[in-house]
Amino acid sequence: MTRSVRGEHTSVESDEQQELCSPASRETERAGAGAGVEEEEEEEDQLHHLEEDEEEDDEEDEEEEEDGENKPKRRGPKKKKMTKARLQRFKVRRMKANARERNRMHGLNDALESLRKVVPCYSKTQKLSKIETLRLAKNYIWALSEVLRSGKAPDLMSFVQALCKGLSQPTTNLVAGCLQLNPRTFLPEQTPDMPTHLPPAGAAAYPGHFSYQSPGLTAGLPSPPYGTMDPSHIFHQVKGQPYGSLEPFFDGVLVSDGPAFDPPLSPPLSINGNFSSFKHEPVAASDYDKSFSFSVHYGGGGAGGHPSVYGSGGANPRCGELQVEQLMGFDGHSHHERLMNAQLNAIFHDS
DNA sequence: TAGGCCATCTGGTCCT
DNA sequence: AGGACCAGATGGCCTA
Repeated sequence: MTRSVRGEHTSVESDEQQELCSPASRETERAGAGAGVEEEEEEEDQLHHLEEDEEEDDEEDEEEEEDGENKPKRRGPKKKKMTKARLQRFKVRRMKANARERNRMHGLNDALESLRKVVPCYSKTQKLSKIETLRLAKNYIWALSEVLRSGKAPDLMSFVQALCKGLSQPTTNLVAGCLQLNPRTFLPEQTPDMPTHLPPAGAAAYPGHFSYQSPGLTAGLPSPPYGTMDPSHIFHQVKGQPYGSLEPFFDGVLVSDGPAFDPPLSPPLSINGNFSSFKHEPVAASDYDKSFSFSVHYGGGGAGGHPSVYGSGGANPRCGELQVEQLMGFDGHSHHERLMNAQLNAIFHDS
């Protein structure tokens, strides 16, 4: 599910946690994931104080143990008494572990955020959830590798279908939004007896259709709301905005009205430079005739796109071709990626 | 209000 | 022993 970005999360600890954790650490928690330097310093101070206390208590501890030697030894595993010192040590250990765990999770979230930026349909305001980011990334990798494997450029619908496999409705809508497509047109019809993620019998209508099924889904994993296309969840486009050059190809595909859509920043998945997403520059009617090909690219790349050399998409003139150089070409990609990009181009231009 | 998502804490396990 | 990793529990926030 896509979620709009909200304020930093706050947390309230359980009674036990409150008992164990210092006020300073609780303050840090209130600051949430974006805890600033001040809070971290406070926590460090707190840890320092606790460690000092610990040293003092160690002496106490030794005294207690000496006292214990005068008593008769008990059998069985020696159960250490939770002395004040041990309690303090425990607290310090836990606080350190908590801090490490927080950092670890922040690192994980940072990595996830990086992933969000390189999968299609990145938006700062309409963030994909973690699970949806991973699903979309998996689909994206699969779709791109399928392009490599087959050596053919897939048609738009197949590509989008592959991207949206197993995704929730909101995410599907988001992807559709990036493409300015109506999700109903590229997702299989839902039938009562068939899992919504499985393509219907007629799904092969698109030439070059990706015969993709999510491993997780084929394994029978629960995925209740994903991939269904309730008309009420259709992607909505900003009222009054032009469709760009998609319009002549996708009559009835594009959605005409709806609440405002918050456009993704980068890399939005768009089709061909002619209708670079969310620029909504009017395209002359004559331009529509120049190209029947589609390409997917990141808006950040800025390139205007050009007609594909791979023809018009065969039997289905509405389903154009994806241009590989624009699948991958957006600012910020590494040298390695550019190299790969060039290799992809070589493959496609040789074929 | 229920459900989804998230951050955090926590204890267990494994590894160095 | 200490750190990394993991999964369960908990509670807050947000949206339909």
